[in-house]
Amino acid sequence: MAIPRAAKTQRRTRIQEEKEEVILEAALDVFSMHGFKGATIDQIAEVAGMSKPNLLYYFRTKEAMHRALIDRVLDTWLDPLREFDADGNPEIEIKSYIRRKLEMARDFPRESRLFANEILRGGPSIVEELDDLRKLVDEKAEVIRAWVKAGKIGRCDPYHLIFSIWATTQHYADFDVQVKAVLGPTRSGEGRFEDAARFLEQLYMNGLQVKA
Amino acid sequence: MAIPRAAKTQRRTRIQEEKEEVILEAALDVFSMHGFKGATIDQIAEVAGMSKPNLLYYFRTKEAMHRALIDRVLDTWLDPLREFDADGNPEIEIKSYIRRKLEMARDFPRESRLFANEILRGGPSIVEELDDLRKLVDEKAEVIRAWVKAGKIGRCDPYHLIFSIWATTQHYADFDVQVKAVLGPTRSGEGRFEDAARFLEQLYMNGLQVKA
DNA sequence: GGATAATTTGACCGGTTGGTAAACATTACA
DNA sequence: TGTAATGTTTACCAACCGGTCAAATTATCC
Repeated sequence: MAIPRAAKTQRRTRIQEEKEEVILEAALDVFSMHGFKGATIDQIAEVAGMSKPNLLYYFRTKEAMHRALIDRVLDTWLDPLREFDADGNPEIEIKSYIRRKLEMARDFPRESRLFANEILRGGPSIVEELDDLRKLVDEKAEVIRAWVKAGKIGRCDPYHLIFSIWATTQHYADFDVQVKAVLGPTRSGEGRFEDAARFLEQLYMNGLQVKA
Repeated sequence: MAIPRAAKTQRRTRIQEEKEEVILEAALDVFSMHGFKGATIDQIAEVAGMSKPNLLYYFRTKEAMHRALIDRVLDTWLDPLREFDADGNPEIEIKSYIRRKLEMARDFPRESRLFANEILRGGPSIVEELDDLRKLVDEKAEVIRAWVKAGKIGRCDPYHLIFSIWATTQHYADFDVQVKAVLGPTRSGEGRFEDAARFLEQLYMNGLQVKA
């Protein structure tokens, strides 16, 4: 009979569930390291421990694999921002946003690099997602603006505040090689994330003149 | 006679001078957008307005082209940090460092992305340069530490301070697509760099409790 | 202007890469 | 247990890509 490609089946098999997981895990490894063009299906297949045609049975194209990854990752990636609470205490909210973003940089550096690679390329495959992102940021920027108006934090551009938090935290994932090279072997342990957290908290708490 | 490859000749012709410039300019365009693997010699040749074999007459390999670019760019890229003056006023030094880095992000975004791409890959072709970078940063970190000790700025980790300045400024070059998408068409003019400068200056001046 | 060196081009090559075809093996399920 | 659907493998292909070659063209200098 005609081969019902995994992607087309309505119900997903146990095997499909498992294998797709393994593949995406491997793909994340390879894509985040080498970028979309730099990654090869053979590489991903090898990391996933299966043959190339077998892999292509689950994801018909390299593009499809990448797409699936981006979709999955983008969702969890924005969770910290979603948790940003309008009714919360500005000091606590900003502090914990920084902390969560730093934890993600530490625990999910591949996801961060996958994004970075995509944005660097000009984000051809995430234009629609960028629109969602914009809406979310707009919403949170309004929250920050309200805090400013209420005198809870110093005057500042909420958008650039958010950009700066993204930049400083993701830096430890995306530029890990550079960070490690500069800090040297002795200071490159996992402790660097705590040092970073301490520094950033101080910077933002004083910088925004947060009145707790 | 045996062809004296451009790279091997002792004296460089006028044409060599010109063409190599054109090629590197084109290569910067393509490499910064697509990364090393994503870039193709044909692409670069087309942008440079010459045939592929002609281009390869000046740079024998893709690698050589990339190397030449990295070498050239890295040098100018670190200039702002080199200007960091130990005897200067901390407030002015940090402010102008931020300003210079932001100007570079605005005026040389391709150079920034070339780097970002390289670091993301794990920086295979800049390991030695990273060592120079480390020495330079060590030196400047010492300057900052002295300022802290003299009570001129608040207590802070000088390395993470430098990282954060790199991150926040280069963000506007490397993540340009995202920044523009979030700010929307109306606020994405060149004015965004001034807004960023204003925000960052405030953040760092207050955040570091600089006593001018 | 002519000899010589420098530059440019079209044709080509071998390796890689994304993806396919079809036979074969395994699993799910009646 | 039989059979249809699902999963896996081997062999393969066409396009692309980095790079070469030798011949043709142009610039340089006496």
